[in-house]
Amino acid sequence: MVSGVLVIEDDDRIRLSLMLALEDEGYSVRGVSTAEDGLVAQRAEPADTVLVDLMLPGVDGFECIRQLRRDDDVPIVVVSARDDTHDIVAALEAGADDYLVKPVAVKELSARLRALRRRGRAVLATVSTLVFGDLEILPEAGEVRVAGEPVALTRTEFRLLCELAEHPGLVLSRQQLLQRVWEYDVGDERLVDVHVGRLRQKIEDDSRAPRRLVTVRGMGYKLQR
Amino acid sequence: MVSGVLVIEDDDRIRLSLMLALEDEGYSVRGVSTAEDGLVAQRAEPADTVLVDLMLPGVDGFECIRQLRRDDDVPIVVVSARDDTHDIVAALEAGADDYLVKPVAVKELSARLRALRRRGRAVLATVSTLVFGDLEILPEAGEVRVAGEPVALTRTEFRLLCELAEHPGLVLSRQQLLQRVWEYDVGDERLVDVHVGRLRQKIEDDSRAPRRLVTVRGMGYKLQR
DNA sequence: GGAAGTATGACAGTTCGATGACAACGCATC
DNA sequence: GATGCGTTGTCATCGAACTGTCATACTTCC
Repeated sequence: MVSGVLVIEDDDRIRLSLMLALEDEGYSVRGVSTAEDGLVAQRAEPADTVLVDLMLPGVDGFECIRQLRRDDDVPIVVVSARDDTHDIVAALEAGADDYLVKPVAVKELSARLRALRRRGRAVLATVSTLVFGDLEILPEAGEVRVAGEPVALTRTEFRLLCELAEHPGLVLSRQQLLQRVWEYDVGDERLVDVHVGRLRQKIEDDSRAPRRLVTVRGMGYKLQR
Repeated sequence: MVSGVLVIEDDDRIRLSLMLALEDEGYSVRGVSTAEDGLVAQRAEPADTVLVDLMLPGVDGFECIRQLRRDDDVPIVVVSARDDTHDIVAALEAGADDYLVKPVAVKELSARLRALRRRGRAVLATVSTLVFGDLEILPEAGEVRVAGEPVALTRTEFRLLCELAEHPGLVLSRQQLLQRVWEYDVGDERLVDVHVGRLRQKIEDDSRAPRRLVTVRGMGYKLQR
Protein backbone atom coordinates (compact mmCIF):
# COMPACT_ATOMS: atom_id res chain seq x y z
CA MET A 1 0.00 0.00 0.00
CA VAL A 2 1.69 3.15 -1.19
CA SER A 3 -0.29 5.74 0.63
CA GLY A 4 -2.95 4.02 2.65
CA VAL A 5 -5.68 5.47 4.79
CA LEU A 6 -7.91 3.47 7.11
CA VAL A 7 -11.34 4.97 7.80
CA ILE A 8 -13.12 3.85 10.98
CA GLU A 9 -16.68 5.23 10.88
CA ASP A 10 -19.96 3.52 11.64
CA ASP A 11 -22.26 5.67 9.49
CA ASP A 12 -22.18 3.97 6.10
CA ARG A 13 -23.01 7.08 4.11
CA ILE A 14 -20.35 9.19 5.74
CA ARG A 15 -17.75 6.43 5.57
CA LEU A 16 -18.36 5.82 1.88
CA SER A 17 -18.35 9.47 0.98
CA LEU A 18 -15.11 9.99 2.88
CA MET A 19 -13.57 7.01 1.18
CA LEU A 20 -14.62 8.13 -2.26
CA ALA A 21 -13.37 11.63 -1.67
CA LEU A 22 -9.99 10.40 -0.44
CA GLU A 23 -9.69 8.04 -3.37
CA ASP A 24 -10.26 10.99 -5.64
CA GLU A 25 -7.38 12.70 -3.90
CA GLY A 26 -5.18 9.75 -4.80
CA TYR A 27 -5.16 7.83 -1.54
CA SER A 28 -5.57 4.12 -1.29
CA VAL A 29 -8.37 3.65 1.22
CA ARG A 30 -9.90 0.92 3.37
CA GLY A 31 -12.98 1.34 5.54
CA VAL A 32 -14.45 -0.45 8.54
CA SER A 33 -17.46 0.35 10.70
CA THR A 34 -16.31 -0.60 14.19
CA ALA A 35 -13.30 0.10 16.37
CA GLU A 36 -12.69 -3.62 16.75
CA ASP A 37 -12.49 -4.14 13.02
CA GLY A 38 -10.29 -1.09 12.73
CA LEU A 39 -7.79 -2.40 15.24
CA VAL A 40 -7.68 -5.78 13.54
CA ALA A 41 -7.28 -4.20 10.11
CA GLN A 42 -4.50 -1.95 11.30
CA ARG A 43 -2.63 -4.86 12.83
CA ALA A 44 -3.07 -7.03 9.78
CA GLU A 45 -1.99 -4.47 7.24
CA PRO A 46 -0.97 -1.12 8.72
CA ALA A 47 -2.26 1.94 6.93
CA ASP A 48 -0.06 4.97 7.20
CA THR A 49 -2.84 7.22 8.43
CA VAL A 50 -6.02 6.40 10.36
CA LEU A 51 -9.23 8.41 10.32
CA VAL A 52 -11.53 7.66 13.20
CA ASP A 53 -14.96 8.77 14.32
CA LEU A 54 -15.56 9.28 18.04
CA MET A 55 -19.05 7.87 18.33
CA LEU A 56 -18.71 4.24 17.53
CA PRO A 57 -20.79 1.29 18.69
CA GLY A 58 -19.02 -0.98 21.18
CA VAL A 59 -15.46 0.20 21.78
CA ASP A 60 -15.65 3.96 21.39
CA GLY A 61 -13.35 6.29 19.51
CA PHE A 62 -11.26 7.37 22.50
CA GLU A 63 -10.48 3.81 23.45
CA CYS A 64 -9.79 3.01 19.83
CA ILE A 65 -7.27 5.83 19.63
CA ARG A 66 -5.50 4.66 22.78
CA GLN A 67 -5.21 1.14 21.45
CA LEU A 68 -4.01 2.21 18.05
CA ARG A 69 -1.45 4.40 19.73
CA ARG A 70 -0.27 1.60 21.94
CA ASP A 71 0.69 -0.53 18.93
CA ASP A 72 1.94 2.01 16.61
CA ASP A 73 3.08 5.49 15.81
CA VAL A 74 0.64 5.91 12.95
CA PRO A 75 -0.87 9.40 12.55
CA ILE A 76 -4.46 9.46 13.78
CA VAL A 77 -7.05 12.02 12.69
CA VAL A 78 -10.41 12.28 14.43
CA VAL A 79 -13.42 13.21 12.38
CA SER A 80 -16.36 13.87 14.65
CA ALA A 81 -19.68 15.66 14.75
CA ARG A 82 -18.97 16.81 18.29
CA ASP A 83 -17.31 20.16 18.42
CA ASP A 84 -16.93 20.93 22.08
CA THR A 85 -13.54 21.66 23.46
CA HIS A 86 -13.74 18.93 26.02
CA ASP A 87 -13.98 16.21 23.38
CA ILE A 88 -11.29 17.74 21.28
CA VAL A 89 -8.89 17.91 24.18
CA ALA A 90 -9.73 14.39 25.28
CA ALA A 91 -9.15 12.98 21.81
CA LEU A 92 -5.83 14.74 21.43
CA GLU A 93 -4.75 13.64 24.89
CA ALA A 94 -5.70 10.08 24.03
CA GLY A 95 -3.15 10.25 21.25
CA ALA A 96 -4.86 11.74 18.21
CA ASP A 97 -2.82 14.06 16.02
CA ASP A 98 -5.62 16.15 14.62
CA TYR A 99 -9.34 16.70 15.05
CA LEU A 100 -11.84 17.82 12.46
CA VAL A 101 -15.47 18.67 12.99
CA LYS A 102 -18.05 17.30 10.57
CA PRO A 103 -18.96 18.17 7.97
CA VAL A 104 -15.37 18.20 6.77
CA ALA A 105 -14.13 19.90 3.65
CA VAL A 106 -12.32 17.22 1.71
CA LYS A 107 -9.67 19.62 0.52
CA GLU A 108 -8.92 20.59 4.09
CA LEU A 109 -8.81 16.99 5.22
CA SER A 110 -6.47 16.14 2.42
CA ALA A 111 -4.21 19.09 3.21
CA ARG A 112 -4.12 18.10 6.88
CA LEU A 113 -3.23 14.52 5.97
CA ARG A 114 -0.42 15.80 3.81
CA ALA A 115 0.85 18.01 6.63
CA LEU A 116 0.91 15.04 9.00
CA ARG A 117 2.68 12.82 6.53
CA ARG A 118 5.22 15.50 5.81
CA ARG A 119 6.09 15.72 9.49
CA GLY A 120 6.35 11.97 9.84
CA ARG A 121 8.56 11.56 6.85
CA ALA A 122 10.84 14.49 7.50
CA VAL A 123 13.45 12.39 9.23
CA LEU A 124 13.61 9.41 6.97
CA ALA A 125 16.29 9.97 4.43
CA THR A 126 14.56 9.89 1.12
CA VAL A 127 15.90 7.62 -1.55
CA SER A 128 14.71 8.56 -4.98
CA THR A 129 13.16 5.74 -6.92
CA LEU A 130 12.61 5.38 -10.62
CA VAL A 131 9.66 3.16 -11.34
CA PHE A 132 8.90 1.32 -14.58
CA GLY A 133 5.97 -0.93 -13.88
CA ASP A 134 7.30 -3.48 -11.44
CA LEU A 135 10.89 -2.49 -12.12
CA GLU A 136 12.27 -0.13 -9.49
CA ILE A 137 15.63 1.58 -9.66
CA LEU A 138 17.18 3.20 -6.59
CA PRO A 139 20.22 5.00 -7.94
CA GLU A 140 21.69 6.16 -4.62
CA ALA A 141 21.11 2.80 -3.01
CA GLY A 142 22.75 1.00 -5.92
CA GLU A 143 19.74 -1.24 -5.93
CA VAL A 144 17.32 -2.57 -8.50
CA ARG A 145 14.17 -4.54 -7.82
CA VAL A 146 11.92 -6.56 -10.03
CA ALA A 147 8.49 -7.23 -8.57
CA GLY A 148 9.84 -6.12 -5.22
CA GLU A 149 12.74 -8.59 -5.27
CA PRO A 150 16.25 -7.17 -5.28
CA VAL A 151 18.30 -8.10 -8.32
CA ALA A 152 22.10 -8.11 -8.29
CA LEU A 153 23.53 -6.13 -11.18
CA THR A 154 27.15 -5.47 -12.04
CA ARG A 155 28.35 -1.91 -12.17
CA THR A 156 28.21 -1.74 -15.93
CA GLU A 157 24.75 -3.19 -16.06
CA PHE A 158 23.62 -0.78 -13.38
CA ARG A 159 25.02 2.26 -15.13
CA LEU A 160 23.54 1.12 -18.40
CA LEU A 161 20.14 0.72 -16.84
CA CYS A 162 20.34 4.09 -15.10
CA GLU A 163 21.32 5.76 -18.34
CA LEU A 164 18.31 4.28 -20.10
CA ALA A 165 16.06 5.06 -17.15
CA GLU A 166 17.01 8.71 -17.26
CA HIS A 167 15.41 8.91 -20.68
CA PRO A 168 12.27 6.85 -20.30
CA GLY A 169 10.77 5.77 -23.58
CA LEU A 170 13.49 7.42 -25.62
CA VAL A 171 15.72 5.46 -27.94
CA LEU A 172 19.42 5.74 -27.15
CA SER A 173 21.87 4.72 -29.86
CA ARG A 174 24.76 2.41 -29.17
CA GLN A 175 27.13 5.32 -29.67
CA GLN A 176 25.33 7.41 -27.07
CA LEU A 177 25.38 4.57 -24.61
CA LEU A 178 29.06 3.86 -25.22
CA GLN A 179 29.90 7.48 -24.56
CA ARG A 180 27.79 7.81 -21.46
CA VAL A 181 28.30 4.47 -19.78
CA TRP A 182 31.82 3.60 -20.91
CA GLU A 183 33.15 7.06 -21.64
CA TYR A 184 34.61 5.65 -24.79
CA ASP A 185 34.76 7.93 -27.74
CA VAL A 186 35.26 4.99 -29.99
CA GLY A 187 34.72 1.33 -29.42
CA ASP A 188 32.89 -1.63 -30.69
CA GLU A 189 29.16 -1.11 -30.64
CA ARG A 190 28.65 -4.86 -30.18
CA LEU A 191 29.79 -4.33 -26.61
CA VAL A 192 26.51 -2.62 -25.86
CA ASP A 193 24.55 -5.58 -27.24
CA VAL A 194 26.37 -7.95 -24.96
CA HIS A 195 25.64 -5.96 -21.87
CA VAL A 196 22.04 -5.37 -22.84
CA GLY A 197 21.74 -9.12 -23.19
CA ARG A 198 23.20 -9.71 -19.75
CA LEU A 199 20.94 -7.07 -18.27
CA ARG A 200 17.92 -8.67 -19.85
CA GLN A 201 18.76 -12.02 -18.29
CA LYS A 202 18.36 -10.30 -14.95
CA ILE A 203 15.45 -7.93 -15.36
CA GLU A 204 13.24 -9.54 -17.96
CA ASP A 205 10.93 -12.44 -17.26
CA ASP A 206 11.71 -13.83 -20.69
CA SER A 207 14.82 -12.35 -22.22
CA ARG A 208 13.75 -13.64 -25.64
CA ALA A 209 10.68 -11.43 -25.52
CA PRO A 210 11.87 -8.29 -23.74
CA ARG A 211 9.08 -6.12 -22.44
CA ARG A 212 10.99 -3.47 -20.55
CA LEU A 213 14.33 -3.07 -22.28
CA VAL A 214 13.41 -3.21 -25.93
CA THR A 215 15.43 -3.09 -29.13
CA VAL A 216 14.60 -0.53 -31.76
CA ARG A 217 16.03 -2.07 -34.86
CA GLY A 218 18.54 0.13 -36.60
CA MET A 219 18.40 2.76 -33.87
CA GLY A 220 19.31 1.43 -30.47
CA TYR A 221 17.63 0.53 -27.22
CA LYS A 222 15.05 2.06 -24.98
CA LEU A 223 13.49 1.44 -21.61
CA GLN A 224 9.72 1.18 -21.89
CA ARG A 225 7.80 3.57 -19.66
CA MET B 1 14.20 27.57 26.84
CA VAL B 2 12.54 24.37 27.94
CA SER B 3 9.26 24.60 26.22
CA GLY B 4 9.13 27.82 24.26
CA VAL B 5 6.38 29.19 22.12
CA LEU B 6 6.73 32.17 19.82
CA VAL B 7 3.50 34.08 19.08
CA ILE B 8 3.40 36.18 15.93
CA GLU B 9 0.21 38.26 16.00
CA ASP B 10 -0.30 41.91 15.26
CA ASP B 11 -3.41 42.52 17.36
CA ASP B 12 -2.01 43.44 20.76
CA ARG B 13 -5.03 42.33 22.74
CA ILE B 14 -5.19 38.93 21.11
CA ARG B 15 -1.45 38.43 21.32
CA LEU B 16 -1.35 39.28 24.99
CA SER B 17 -4.30 37.13 25.88
CA LEU B 18 -2.82 34.20 23.98
CA MET B 19 0.48 34.68 25.71
CA LEU B 20 -1.09 34.89 29.15
CA ALA B 21 -3.20 31.84 28.53
CA LEU B 22 -0.21 29.82 27.33
CA GLU B 23 1.85 30.94 30.28
CA ASP B 24 -0.91 29.68 32.53
CA GLU B 25 -0.58 26.35 30.79
CA GLY B 26 3.06 26.30 31.71
CA TYR B 27 4.67 27.40 28.49
CA SER B 28 7.45 29.90 28.25
CA VAL B 29 6.23 32.44 25.70
CA ARG B 30 7.56 35.28 23.57
CA GLY B 31 5.46 37.53 21.38
CA VAL B 32 6.08 39.76 18.39
CA SER B 33 3.71 41.75 16.21
CA THR B 34 5.17 41.38 12.72
CA ALA B 35 6.40 38.53 10.55
CA GLU B 36 9.78 40.21 10.19
CA ASP B 37 10.27 40.34 13.94
CA GLY B 38 9.09 36.77 14.22
CA LEU B 39 11.64 35.51 11.72
CA VAL B 40 14.43 37.40 13.44
CA ALA B 41 13.35 36.15 16.86
CA GLN B 42 13.17 32.57 15.68
CA ARG B 43 16.61 32.76 14.16
CA ALA B 44 18.12 34.37 17.22
CA GLU B 45 16.66 31.99 19.73
CA PRO B 46 14.54 29.21 18.23
CA ALA B 47 11.28 28.48 20.01
CA ASP B 48 10.09 24.92 19.72
CA THR B 49 6.66 25.88 18.48
CA VAL B 50 5.48 28.94 16.54
CA LEU B 51 1.97 30.37 16.56
CA VAL B 52 1.27 32.68 13.67
CA ASP B 53 -1.63 34.83 12.52
CA LEU B 54 -2.35 34.99 8.81
CA MET B 55 -3.25 38.66 8.52
CA LEU B 56 -0.09 40.49 9.35
CA PRO B 57 1.10 43.90 8.23
CA GLY B 58 3.98 43.81 5.75
CA VAL B 59 5.10 40.23 5.13
CA ASP B 60 1.94 38.17 5.51
CA GLY B 61 1.37 34.95 7.36
CA PHE B 62 1.74 32.63 4.37
CA GLU B 63 5.10 34.07 3.45
CA CYS B 64 6.12 33.98 7.08
CA ILE B 65 5.30 30.26 7.26
CA ARG B 66 7.29 29.55 4.14
CA GLN B 67 10.33 31.37 5.47
CA LEU B 68 10.13 29.74 8.88
CA ARG B 69 9.85 26.39 7.20
CA ARG B 70 12.81 27.09 5.01
CA ASP B 71 15.09 27.56 8.01
CA ASP B 72 13.76 25.04 10.30
CA ASP B 73 11.56 22.08 11.05
CA VAL B 74 9.79 23.81 13.93
CA PRO B 75 6.09 22.99 14.34
CA ILE B 76 3.93 25.89 13.10
CA VAL B 77 0.34 26.49 14.17
CA VAL B 78 -1.81 29.06 12.41
CA VAL B 79 -4.34 30.99 14.45
CA SER B 80 -6.58 32.97 12.17
CA ALA B 81 -9.97 34.61 12.04
CA ARG B 82 -10.44 33.36 8.51
CA ASP B 83 -12.20 30.03 8.37
CA ASP B 84 -12.57 29.26 4.72
CA THR B 85 -11.15 26.07 3.34
CA HIS B 86 -9.06 27.83 0.78
CA ASP B 87 -7.03 29.65 3.43
CA ILE B 88 -6.68 26.56 5.56
CA VAL B 89 -5.39 24.51 2.64
CA ALA B 90 -3.04 27.27 1.55
CA ALA B 91 -1.57 27.62 5.03
CA LEU B 92 -1.05 23.89 5.42
CA GLU B 93 0.50 23.65 1.99
CA ALA B 94 2.82 26.51 2.85
CA GLY B 95 4.16 24.35 5.64
CA ALA B 96 1.93 24.87 8.67
CA ASP B 97 1.20 21.85 10.85
CA ASP B 98 -2.15 22.93 12.24
CA TYR B 99 -4.76 25.62 11.77
CA LEU B 100 -7.16 26.99 14.36
CA VAL B 101 -9.97 29.44 13.81
CA LYS B 102 -10.39 32.34 16.22
CA PRO B 103 -11.66 32.57 18.80
CA VAL B 104 -9.61 29.66 20.04
CA ALA B 105 -10.28 27.67 23.17
CA VAL B 106 -7.07 27.79 25.13
CA LYS B 107 -7.49 24.23 26.32
CA GLU B 108 -7.79 23.05 22.75
CA LEU B 109 -4.81 25.07 21.63
CA SER B 110 -2.78 23.67 24.45
CA ALA B 111 -3.83 20.10 23.65
CA ARG B 112 -2.95 20.62 20.00
CA LEU B 113 0.45 21.98 20.92
CA ARG B 114 1.07 18.94 23.07
CA ALA B 115 0.02 16.64 20.24
CA LEU B 116 2.44 18.36 17.90
CA ARG B 117 5.27 18.21 20.38
CA ARG B 118 4.62 14.57 21.04
CA ARG B 119 4.94 13.81 17.36
CA GLY B 120 8.04 15.91 17.06
CA ARG B 121 9.62 14.04 19.93
CA ALA B 122 8.68 10.65 18.55
CA VAL B 123 10.59 11.62 15.48
CA LEU B 124 13.58 12.90 17.41
CA ALA B 125 13.63 9.82 19.58
CA THR B 126 14.12 7.65 16.56
CA VAL B 127 17.00 9.82 15.44
CA SER B 128 19.08 9.61 18.57
CA THR B 129 19.13 5.84 18.51
CA LEU B 130 19.54 4.36 15.11
CA VAL B 131 18.00 0.97 14.65
CA PHE B 132 18.72 -1.49 11.86
CA GLY B 133 16.92 -4.68 12.66
CA ASP B 134 18.63 -5.98 15.78
CA LEU B 135 21.55 -3.58 15.37
CA GLU B 136 21.21 -0.50 17.55
CA ILE B 137 23.51 2.49 17.46
CA LEU B 138 23.49 5.10 20.20
CA PRO B 139 25.73 7.82 18.80
CA GLU B 140 25.73 10.03 21.88
CA ALA B 141 26.33 7.12 24.19
CA GLY B 142 29.06 5.76 21.93
CA GLU B 143 27.41 2.40 22.18
CA VAL B 144 26.44 -0.28 19.72
CA ARG B 145 24.34 -3.31 20.42
CA VAL B 146 23.67 -6.43 18.42
CA ALA B 147 20.58 -8.34 19.52
CA GLY B 148 20.61 -6.32 22.71
CA GLU B 149 24.20 -7.26 23.55
CA PRO B 150 26.72 -4.41 23.70
CA VAL B 151 29.58 -4.73 21.26
CA ALA B 152 32.95 -3.06 21.77
CA LEU B 153 34.03 -1.08 18.74
CA THR B 154 37.18 0.94 18.25
CA ARG B 155 36.82 4.62 17.52
CA THR B 156 37.41 4.20 13.81
CA GLU B 157 34.95 1.37 13.53
CA PHE B 158 32.38 3.39 15.43
CA ARG B 159 32.75 6.45 13.25
CA LEU B 160 32.60 4.34 10.15
CA LEU B 161 29.41 2.70 11.33
CA CYS B 162 27.82 6.04 12.28
CA GLU B 163 28.69 7.50 8.92
CA LEU B 164 27.01 4.61 7.17
CA ALA B 165 24.07 4.71 9.57
CA GLU B 166 23.42 8.35 8.84
CA HIS B 167 22.61 7.40 5.28
CA PRO B 168 20.60 4.23 5.68
CA GLY B 169 20.38 2.19 2.54
CA LEU B 170 22.56 4.58 0.57
CA VAL B 171 25.78 3.48 -1.02
CA LEU B 172 28.80 5.43 0.17
CA SER B 173 31.93 5.22 -1.93
CA ARG B 174 35.32 4.51 -0.42
CA GLN B 175 36.32 8.06 -1.23
CA GLN B 176 33.32 9.49 0.61
CA LEU B 177 34.05 7.34 3.62
CA LEU B 178 37.74 8.26 3.62
CA GLN B 179 36.85 11.93 3.56
CA ARG B 180 34.21 11.72 6.25
CA VAL B 181 35.70 9.23 8.66
CA TRP B 182 39.42 9.86 8.17
CA GLU B 183 39.31 13.39 6.82
CA TYR B 184 41.81 12.33 4.20
CA ASP B 185 41.64 14.00 0.89
CA VAL B 186 43.71 11.28 -0.59
CA GLY B 187 44.64 7.91 0.70
CA ASP B 188 44.48 4.29 -0.08
CA GLU B 189 40.94 3.12 -0.54
CA ARG B 190 41.95 -0.35 0.66
CA LEU B 191 42.01 1.13 4.13
CA VAL B 192 38.25 1.29 4.07
CA ASP B 193 38.02 -2.38 3.13
CA VAL B 194 40.16 -3.39 6.05
CA HIS B 195 38.05 -1.51 8.56
CA VAL B 196 34.82 -2.72 7.04
CA GLY B 197 36.18 -6.21 7.46
CA ARG B 198 37.00 -5.64 11.10
CA LEU B 199 33.62 -4.07 11.71
CA ARG B 200 31.92 -7.03 10.13
CA GLN B 201 33.71 -9.42 12.46
CA LYS B 202 31.95 -7.62 15.29
CA ILE B 203 28.49 -6.83 14.01
CA GLU B 204 27.73 -9.59 11.56
CA ASP B 205 26.73 -13.08 12.55
CA ASP B 206 28.67 -14.44 9.63
CA SER B 207 31.16 -11.98 8.25
CA ARG B 208 31.45 -14.05 5.06
CA ALA B 209 27.80 -13.40 4.34
CA PRO B 210 27.16 -9.87 5.55
CA ARG B 211 23.53 -8.99 5.99
CA ARG B 212 23.76 -5.51 7.47
CA LEU B 213 26.92 -3.95 6.14
CA VAL B 214 26.88 -4.97 2.53
CA THR B 215 29.27 -4.42 -0.34
CA VAL B 216 28.00 -2.92 -3.55
CA ARG B 217 30.65 -4.02 -5.98
CA GLY B 218 32.21 -1.21 -7.92
CA MET B 219 30.38 1.39 -5.85
CA GLY B 220 31.10 1.11 -2.17
CA TYR B 221 29.39 -0.01 1.00
CA LYS B 222 25.99 0.54 2.51
CA LEU B 223 24.15 -0.24 5.70
CA GLN B 224 20.95 -2.11 4.94
CA ARG B 225 17.82 -0.44 6.28
C1' DG C 1 17.41 -16.43 -50.40
C1' DG C 2 20.45 -13.00 -48.94
C1' DA C 3 22.03 -9.09 -46.41
C1' DA C 4 22.04 -6.38 -42.46
C1' DG C 5 21.21 -6.20 -37.90
C1' DT C 6 20.83 -8.46 -33.36
C1' DA C 7 21.36 -12.16 -29.68
C1' DT C 8 24.13 -15.12 -27.05
C1' DG C 9 27.49 -18.68 -25.32
C1' DA C 10 32.29 -19.43 -24.37
C1' DC C 11 36.75 -17.84 -22.96
C1' DA C 12 40.75 -15.51 -21.14
C1' DG C 13 42.46 -11.43 -19.09
C1' DT C 14 41.64 -8.25 -15.71
C1' DT C 15 39.69 -5.97 -11.87
C1' DC C 16 37.90 -5.97 -7.42
C1' DG C 17 37.13 -7.17 -2.60
C1' DA C 18 38.31 -10.04 1.58
C1' DT C 19 41.62 -11.28 4.63
C1' DG C 20 45.82 -12.57 7.30
C1' DA C 21 50.33 -10.86 8.58
C1' DC C 22 53.01 -7.27 10.27
C1' DA C 23 55.15 -3.07 11.73
C1' DA C 24 54.28 1.46 13.68
C1' DC C 25 51.98 4.09 16.85
C1' DG C 26 49.62 5.76 21.03
C1' DC C 27 48.69 5.20 25.61
C1' DA C 28 48.41 3.61 30.21
C1' DT C 29 51.00 1.35 33.83
C1' DC C 30 54.73 0.39 36.52
C1' DG D 1 62.13 5.19 30.49
C1' DA D 2 60.63 0.49 29.82
C1' DT D 3 56.84 -2.65 29.12
C1' DG D 4 52.67 -4.39 27.30
C1' DC D 5 48.30 -3.97 25.07
C1' DG D 6 45.02 -2.42 21.84
C1' DT D 7 44.57 0.12 17.62
C1' DT D 8 45.87 1.57 13.05
C1' DG D 9 47.62 1.69 8.30
C1' DT D 10 50.17 -0.94 4.67
C1' DC D 11 50.96 -4.76 1.98
C1' DA D 12 50.69 -9.26 -0.44
C1' DT D 13 47.89 -12.83 -1.76
C1' DC D 14 43.83 -15.53 -3.04
C1' DG D 15 39.64 -16.29 -5.15
C1' DA D 16 35.55 -14.68 -7.09
C1' DA D 17 33.29 -11.70 -10.12
C1' DC D 18 33.36 -8.87 -14.11
C1' DT D 19 34.62 -7.43 -18.76
C1' DG D 20 35.52 -7.29 -23.64
C1' DT D 21 36.21 -10.09 -27.71
C1' DC D 22 34.91 -13.27 -30.87
C1' DA D 23 32.45 -16.86 -33.28
C1' DT D 24 28.15 -18.53 -34.14
C1' DA D 25 23.18 -18.55 -34.35
C1' DC D 26 19.12 -16.19 -34.91
C1' DT D 27 15.65 -12.28 -36.87
C1' DT D 28 13.96 -9.10 -39.77
C1' DC D 29 13.39 -6.96 -43.92
C1' DC D 30 13.93 -6.55 -48.83
